[in-house]
Amino acid sequence: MKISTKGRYGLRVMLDLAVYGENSYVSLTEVAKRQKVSLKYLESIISSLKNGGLVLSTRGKSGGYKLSKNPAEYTVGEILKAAEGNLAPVSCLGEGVDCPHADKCLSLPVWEGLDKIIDEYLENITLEQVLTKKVGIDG
Amino acid sequence: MKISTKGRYGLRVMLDLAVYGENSYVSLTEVAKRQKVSLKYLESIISSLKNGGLVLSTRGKSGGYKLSKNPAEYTVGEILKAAEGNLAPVSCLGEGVDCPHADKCLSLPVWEGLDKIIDEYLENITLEQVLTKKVGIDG
DNA sequence: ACATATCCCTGTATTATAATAGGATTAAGA
DNA sequence: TCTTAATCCTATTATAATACAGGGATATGT
Repeated sequence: MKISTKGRYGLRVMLDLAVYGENSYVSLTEVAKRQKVSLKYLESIISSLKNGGLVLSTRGKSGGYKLSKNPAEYTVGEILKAAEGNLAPVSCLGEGVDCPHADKCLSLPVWEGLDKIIDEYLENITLEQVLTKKVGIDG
Repeated sequence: MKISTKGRYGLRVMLDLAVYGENSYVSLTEVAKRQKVSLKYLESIISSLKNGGLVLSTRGKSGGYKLSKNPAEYTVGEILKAAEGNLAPVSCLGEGVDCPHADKCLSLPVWEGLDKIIDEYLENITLEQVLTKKVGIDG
C-alpha cells in the first residue's frame, strides 16, 4: 500500500512550482536540483502532469513550467491521479475493468469502501492547504 | 497505491478458513485449490498469519490451519497488517523511521492523515462483516 | 511404522517500479 | 542565428514484488 514515487514526486513538483513559479516559468533543471531528483526522471513525471492539463509550459530561453491555475483550485487527489494514473487499492477497481468474479468476491466491498474513503480524503485537500501547512491530522 | 497480493491472499485465506474450518483444521492444499493459488505461495503468506497469532495449526494427518478466534473478533486491518507487514502509504511513516527532513516536508501531513483514515477504516471492519457481506460502501 | 501436512530454507523466472542516460526534434527569446 | 529548454524516444541498470518449485525436517493421527 505505497504511493509510488511518481505520485510523491509529482506532488513535490507541483509544490515547487507553486512556490517558485508564481509569475514566471520555472525550468525543470532548477526543480530537479532543488528536489534532488534527476532531470530525466522528473521529465517523465511532469509529462503526465502536462498531459492532464495541470501545468503549462513554454520552450526556449526562460521557458519552463508553471501551474495552470491557483494552488487553491487543485486537489491533492487530482495531482496524484494525474501522476500515478490510478489510485485504486486493487486493480479490479480500475477504469473499464469488469471482473467476472465480482459478484461472489467477498473482499470487493472492502476495497470499494477503501477506495472511496481514500478518494474523499485526497479530494478534500487543496494544494494551497498543503503549501500553507493547513493539513490537519484530525478532522 | 495497491494492496499487495500478500494482503489480498491473506484476507482470502482467512475468509476460507472462516467458511471451511469452523470445527476442524483445514489443510493448505485444500485452500490452495479453492483459491487457485499455488500451495507454495500460500505457505509463505500463511506463515506471517501464523507468526501474528491469527491462525492456529497442527501438523500431521488431518492437520492444517484454523482461526484462533471468532471472525467477529478480527479486524480487516489486523489481517492486512499481519500479511503485508505495514500499511503506511509512504515508507517514512513506518515503525522506527525518523526522517531528518520531516520538519520541513510539506507532504508529510498529507500522508499522515491518509494513513490515519485508512487505518480507521480497516480497523472498523470485522472479518465477520466481510463474510456476511455487511460491508457498506456508505457510512 | 506410515502417510500426511506443517515448517522452513533456498532457488528461480517473470514482471513492475525506480532512477538514470543519451540523443534527436522543436519552439522561443535575445 | 544562437542558445536555451521543452518534447519525445529508446535503452540500461538496480531493486522489489509476484508466483512458483524442490527438498528436508518435524510433528501427528491411524
